[in-house]
Amino acid sequence: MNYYIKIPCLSLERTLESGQCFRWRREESDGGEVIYCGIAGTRAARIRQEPDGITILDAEESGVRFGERAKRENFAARPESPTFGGLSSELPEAVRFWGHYFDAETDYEAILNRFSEDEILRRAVSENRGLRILRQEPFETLITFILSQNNNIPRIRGLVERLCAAFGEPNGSGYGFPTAERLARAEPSELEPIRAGFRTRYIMDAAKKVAAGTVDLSEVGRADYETGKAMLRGIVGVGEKVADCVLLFAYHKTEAFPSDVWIKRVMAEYYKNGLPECAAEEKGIAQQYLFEYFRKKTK
DNA sequence: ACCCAGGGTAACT
DNA sequence: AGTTACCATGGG
Repeated sequence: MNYYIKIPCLSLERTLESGQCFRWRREESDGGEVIYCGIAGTRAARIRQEPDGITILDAEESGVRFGERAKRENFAARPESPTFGGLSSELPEAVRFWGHYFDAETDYEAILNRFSEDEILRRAVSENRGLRILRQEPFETLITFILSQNNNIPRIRGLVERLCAAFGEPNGSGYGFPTAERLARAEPSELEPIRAGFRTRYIMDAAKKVAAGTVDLSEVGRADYETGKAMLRGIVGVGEKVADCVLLFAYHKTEAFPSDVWIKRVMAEYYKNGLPECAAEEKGIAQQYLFEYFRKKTK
């Protein structure tokens, strides 16, 4: 079953290749059609870009019940008619999952119009329209951003794939992201081939604390920004920046403002007195637009 | 060979 | 409270 989901202002390319996720790959058919294939958490998908949204191709429908009416009328692959109507339980589970993943509920037009009051942000927005902040699985986000430290994106992708192949469940052509419980039981001999270097003891501390309940990731989601940040920072290897990435890319806490070398440069050069007022309410989203703008510009 | 990567920790001033 | 060496590895 194919499901069209209406999500205005979403570019798969700009979102899935923006360095907030590491498990999507671009595939082109012989006809030149572009499809993004990947796994979020334990759920695999092939997704096609549509003019005002996306189509989930051959969606997984494992054990999910939903009405025949909804199947026929609302979410067939007919880009012209159906819309994403929030997270109503009437919707097929696959639509709810992916709608939530791509944050279909958030009105990006309104946010980006506000950003455009600022000159630098206006340029960042105009060159990256369609970039959205995802709502990723917390444990996956935590581990992948621990792995991201002092590392480049291509290599992070390799580390994550090896980790999933070693400890995740097979799913379609790939592997789901491992559970904290499984990773917590990993032996040194199993971890060695991942080649994560000094990050190995960090992901193990994270897996053990999550598995033991010392760090409760659903509690982090319910907590406010500062409290959630303090919880995450109780993990060895989770500092200011990694915590902010998890709070933003998993929990969509837009107060989070991950500050890497690029953002530090941008702030020092253009925003010595801080971000403009028009970005105050959505700092994290502004951050991602600035990150992409300057990362691409010098590449 | 060299530089650096979506950094954090520990050990310093 | 603010610096700095060191950490493992491999992509460019």
